[in-house]
Amino acid sequence: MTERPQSPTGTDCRPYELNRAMYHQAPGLDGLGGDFKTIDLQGSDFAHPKHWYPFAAPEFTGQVAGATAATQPANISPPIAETREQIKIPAEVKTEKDVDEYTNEENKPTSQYNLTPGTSSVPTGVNYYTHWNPSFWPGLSHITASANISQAPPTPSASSPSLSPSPPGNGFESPGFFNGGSAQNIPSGQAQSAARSSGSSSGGCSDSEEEENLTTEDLEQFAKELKHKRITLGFTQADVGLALGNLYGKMFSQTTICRFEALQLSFKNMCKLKPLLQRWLDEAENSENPQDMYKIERVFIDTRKRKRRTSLEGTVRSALESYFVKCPKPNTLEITHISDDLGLERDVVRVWFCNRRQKGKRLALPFDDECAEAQYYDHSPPPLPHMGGTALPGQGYPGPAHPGGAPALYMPSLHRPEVFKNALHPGLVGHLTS
DNA sequence: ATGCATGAGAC
DNA sequence: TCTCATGCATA
Repeated sequence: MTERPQSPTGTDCRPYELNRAMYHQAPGLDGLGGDFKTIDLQGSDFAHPKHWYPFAAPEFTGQVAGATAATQPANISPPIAETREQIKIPAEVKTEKDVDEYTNEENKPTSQYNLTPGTSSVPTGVNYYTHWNPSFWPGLSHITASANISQAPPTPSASSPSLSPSPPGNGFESPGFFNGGSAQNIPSGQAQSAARSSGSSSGGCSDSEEEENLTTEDLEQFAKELKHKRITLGFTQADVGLALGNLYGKMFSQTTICRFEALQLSFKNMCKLKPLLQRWLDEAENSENPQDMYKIERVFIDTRKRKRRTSLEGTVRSALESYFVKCPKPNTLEITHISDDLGLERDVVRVWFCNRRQKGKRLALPFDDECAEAQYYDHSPPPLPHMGGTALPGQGYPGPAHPGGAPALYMPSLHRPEVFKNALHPGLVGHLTS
């Protein structure tokens, strides 16, 4: 019920809990005055990395840092004081598990991994990284329709690791796929160069030897083709991600493959992943035993402890959305006020806004036109968050870059209108702006 | 499929 | 302290 994790030992003050306590004691939050600044945590506050990981977990082999971002706009936020005065939503936050479980999590294996201490050949506290759940299949039914796929999914054995023709232990007998099956054996510079960010921030993808000048159409078509063929070949998205690890030493999650297929990654990221997936697809199509492609050494180990995911109630989300409408980039103080008003942890609010911006950007930016980023961050006057329509007039993001620029965007439903379903709450917003 | 979270790198 | 890439966990 509570969103406040307890320190396992009581003395083990993780920065997270410490900050939580501190900013809950913050006086004069409504004052916006210097009193608050004295307790503002700034350099040592919530924004610090959360050391949820008691061990320096080895990343999976071949892990390559992700692409880096382009330059960011200044954080200039319109005032939100009236917003927090008008939104008073009780904290309805919960986490997915009991606090007790959380506080003792260091002693508990992550259930997802089915770790069985004593029976595993790996040390205690070590988890297999695995996404072998065949239950991914049901979720693909609607994809079939959208991707014009008429074939029924192939035999479950193709996607079910447990039914894999051969156990993981001998999975390296397929020379076409395995090259040793680990990071050290990335066949060419391709994977690494592709996994490396080019640093180019404008749509261009030129860092991969295989990268053409990819267009939106190219990517869309490839994503569709990938999905189609993947399903035809009997792979789940998770399988593909694992197979990439097998091929390149850089595996990806089901999430990433899913987002690739759904074109929910940035253009640059799509460009980066496309060659890898292209190659996987080629391999899969030409293989006599494509199942072997994901028969990799699943010895990826991750002992990291992750903060339990906060589950925000609908009303809280609505309130956050309303805040976001008014101020997509709240500063530290504003985050504090929002968190205080909503009874959320500051870090939860901060992360929520980060994710919300990221999501909004995905949606707002035409896939092939990252120039729209300028619009996204266009500095137009503080918005009037009347949200009756689809576009939000005046929903400009703070930013001095394009003073006379085009109207700013606010999460137009370019790709998936359903994302609006929970985004806007006219009643709340109306209340805010009344 | 997606919400919340993490961590690297940039500013 | 942000963006971005990415993933765990869950709806």
